Amino acid sequence: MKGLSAKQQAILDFLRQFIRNKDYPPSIRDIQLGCEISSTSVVDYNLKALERLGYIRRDREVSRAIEMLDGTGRRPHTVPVPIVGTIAAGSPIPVFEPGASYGEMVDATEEMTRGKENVYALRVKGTSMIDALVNDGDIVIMERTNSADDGEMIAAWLKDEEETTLKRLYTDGDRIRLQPANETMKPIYTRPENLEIMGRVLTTISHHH
Amino acid sequence: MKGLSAKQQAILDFLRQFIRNKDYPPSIRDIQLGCEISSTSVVDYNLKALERLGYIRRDREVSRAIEMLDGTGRRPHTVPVPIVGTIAAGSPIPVFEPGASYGEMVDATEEMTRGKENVYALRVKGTSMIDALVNDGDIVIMERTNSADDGEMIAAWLKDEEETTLKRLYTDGDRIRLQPANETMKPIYTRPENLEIMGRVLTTISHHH
DNA sequence: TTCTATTCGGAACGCGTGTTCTGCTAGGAA
DNA sequence: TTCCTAGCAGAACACGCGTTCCGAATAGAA
Repeated sequence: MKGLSAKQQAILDFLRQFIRNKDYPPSIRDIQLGCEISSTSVVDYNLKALERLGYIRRDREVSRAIEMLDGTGRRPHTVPVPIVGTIAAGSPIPVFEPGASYGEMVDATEEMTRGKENVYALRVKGTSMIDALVNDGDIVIMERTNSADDGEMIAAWLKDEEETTLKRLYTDGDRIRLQPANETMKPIYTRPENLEIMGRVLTTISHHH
Repeated sequence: MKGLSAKQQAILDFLRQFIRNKDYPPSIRDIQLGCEISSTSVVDYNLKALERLGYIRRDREVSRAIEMLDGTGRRPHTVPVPIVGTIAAGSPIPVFEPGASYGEMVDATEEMTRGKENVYALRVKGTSMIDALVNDGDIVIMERTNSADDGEMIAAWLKDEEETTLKRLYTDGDRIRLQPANETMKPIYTRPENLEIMGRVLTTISHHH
């Protein structure tokens, strides 16, 4: 962090704050005013120094294209994920139609969706999913799929039982084992024909109010 | 969604995509090229129409200042949260120093931090926090505080037991009740002097790999 | 001292960019 | 037909903005 003059440190702080407030980078003259610098050339001089030291990156083709490299100014990419409905023990899982428009949305980082397509979210209703370590009001971020590999956490509809559940999927011979995330709880065994996979669980989020 | 010409729809789509890719809005001539429009005045004409119809907002003082109002182009604000360490049953909770710099970071939306200051994150180690519906590898987003209201989920250090735990806090007369999030599990009772509050739990995140 | 590198001031240059002006074309209403 | 409006094309204008050039300080080394 050292090796920077007071002016260069002030420019970095101003950049951070400006981008956070306005969602776009400042112009050179914005920096000049904001940091009370006497000339645009001084700003340019110090920006070049900051760029050489690796603190920022600039795109000479486009105005206001200053990018901060230490992460504090950069906004990570987020994806709005539609909440297609609620998931509860006794009711089927709402089906996500990729084209349709849904009212409620959750903002998720790409870390949470892992860059997947066909991502949707469900709101957990009741405490019946507690063996998946998910409680009433939590949000489950899902990827729509009809199949899953062994060990993956899925949302499943058990036809005979008319039950919805969140479990890890394992094939035990010619039977299916659904294993709770809470390993102190017992698994469910069932026939493959009784299982309908509604999606893969990517992330769960609990807000504690 | 209707009432828009094909050109206006194309401009909206292009805006969405451009902002998503480059993190800043396009210039009028970028739109002209991207939508294969013959003149800048046509772009301006349709942008004015879109602005009148309420689809976008523009800042006439600043170049490239086009803001989409339907949310799909706007990036929700996210905050980088430092992961200050791990939380496990037998070891104390790492103390978050607001000024210090930490290596690992998690990106959280403002919905997850609720705009709070002094926010940090802990990585859950082991399965000892499972009664808080949190499992090995999960991330807990915390607000640093020394006190908490009844019913709030806190991270606590029990001095006598030398135990770390995540529980809801309740005062029962002159004793403290620590209630698991999983209501089928039993609470802990202890003296106030035995309890050190290390922070308030804002959100928990589970990534299922 | 003298030389050299760093930092800064002021001004101008040139391109990017939003805006405006003029005119054209197509289509519908009177 | 005539008139009006929506939409478009091309050009020019004015200003924002990054850049550059010329010098003047200032400080440290030789």
